Amino acid sequence: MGVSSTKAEHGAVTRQRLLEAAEELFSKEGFDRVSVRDITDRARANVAAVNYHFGSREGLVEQVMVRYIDPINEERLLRLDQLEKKSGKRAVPLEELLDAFVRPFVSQVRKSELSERLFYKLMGRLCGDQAAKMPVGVEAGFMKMFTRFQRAFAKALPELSEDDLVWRVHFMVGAMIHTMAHAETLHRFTHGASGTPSMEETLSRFIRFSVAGMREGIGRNEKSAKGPQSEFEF
Amino acid sequence: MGVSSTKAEHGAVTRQRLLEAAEELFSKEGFDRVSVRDITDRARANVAAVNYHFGSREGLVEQVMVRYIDPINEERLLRLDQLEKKSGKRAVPLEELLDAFVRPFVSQVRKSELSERLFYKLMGRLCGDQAAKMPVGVEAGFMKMFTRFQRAFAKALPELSEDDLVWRVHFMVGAMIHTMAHAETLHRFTHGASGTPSMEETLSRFIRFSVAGMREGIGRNEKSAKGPQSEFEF
DNA sequence: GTCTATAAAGTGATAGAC
DNA sequence: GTCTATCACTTTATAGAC
Repeated sequence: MGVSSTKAEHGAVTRQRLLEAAEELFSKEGFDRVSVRDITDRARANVAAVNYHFGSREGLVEQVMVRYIDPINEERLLRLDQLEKKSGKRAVPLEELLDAFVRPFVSQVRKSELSERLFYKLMGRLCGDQAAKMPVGVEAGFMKMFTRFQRAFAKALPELSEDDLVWRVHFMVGAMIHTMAHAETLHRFTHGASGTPSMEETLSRFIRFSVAGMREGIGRNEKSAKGPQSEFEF
Repeated sequence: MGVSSTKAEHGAVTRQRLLEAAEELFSKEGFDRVSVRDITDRARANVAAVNYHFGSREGLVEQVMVRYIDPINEERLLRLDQLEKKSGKRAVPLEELLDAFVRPFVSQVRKSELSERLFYKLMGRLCGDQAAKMPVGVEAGFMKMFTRFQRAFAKALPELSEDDLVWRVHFMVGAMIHTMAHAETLHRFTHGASGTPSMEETLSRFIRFSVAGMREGIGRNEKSAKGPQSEFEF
């Protein structure tokens, strides 16, 4: 193996280019509206390349999922470990839990060749419309991560019943996914009023919103903070 | 036109059955994974029926969207009109605005032959992954409705800057869409801890969560309501 | 590892008989 | 309004040469 690349090395390059082309097209169009030919064309590879490197179209889709979701879920657990260690027997504050839950997306954006915008859109699609048909390994990892966070949330919000907590986490996750998947729709619908904030700003906004939502009714009477909600039945 | 149905009458029946078959398949599989043949098979109609009644596959998709989204947006505006009339010059309370924004989904569920579960899933798909490719008329209606609600939200939350408000509305919408589209995922991931609440209960939970999130930082210091969030930088 | 050629099935759409 | 037959394409996948 001299200066010129071997077949094996070139194969790895092709594989990589296929993954990147797939990510870009999937994030723009969705997983279903992209054909194998669309991908191989963009990757400047042969039509047969996807089947050679990933077995099938589905194999490629699974690789795209595994590539980011698994590391993200691992980083989430790692961050949770550190927070729990730091807090000792006390509950980890909700703000910190949410930060550990969301920040790994920001960490992983750098691993990708995609622009920030497309990467988050892809993540939104992965967690959103694809939730049902994930590879079994990924779904299991998701489940494990989710169970541990659920326990940490329960500890941080001991006043909540189990079903209240579960629903509030669900709302929070929805806000997160929608924010990633549709940030540009927001821009269009509001004629630019959302500005072009850094991810750090958006993260901070999201966490403040979610903390308030999840803590609703706990501690003191925030509900009477504002105005006339007199005869309304909730 | 005697006892037996005319061709025109039967045509309307077929058209209706096609719509219902399409709705069911779209809500279960998503808009892209369903073929014209899937739809005509389920509707027990001929392959050519979709093209005859709707011009094309795309025409059918647009009809499915228009059928519910337009009435929902109109009911939203109607409810907003009534609330503003009732409140006079004062701002409509945030709780009531959110109720007007979300309840029309519940009103329209009865118009459909779908189960509640599938109907909300379809609505989630419509508002979520399809936001980009709506018929122009529907998108325009959406825009108009959205602009008016945005103004009402701004009046109810005068303390917020425009970009803060826009982002908080975005989070709220995400929570709403996710709740509709993925209620069953919630059930699976939490081993049933979400229970099987009525839509009314879920609505109430959602509104309490969103009101708290949107009012965060307004009025009084809810932020110090609970526990140690000492050295955390937000 | 890459390529061409080709298979086998599926896609949306339409002309024309009834 | 419905139906059959068929068109023109596209889809994923693979065998076999290089």
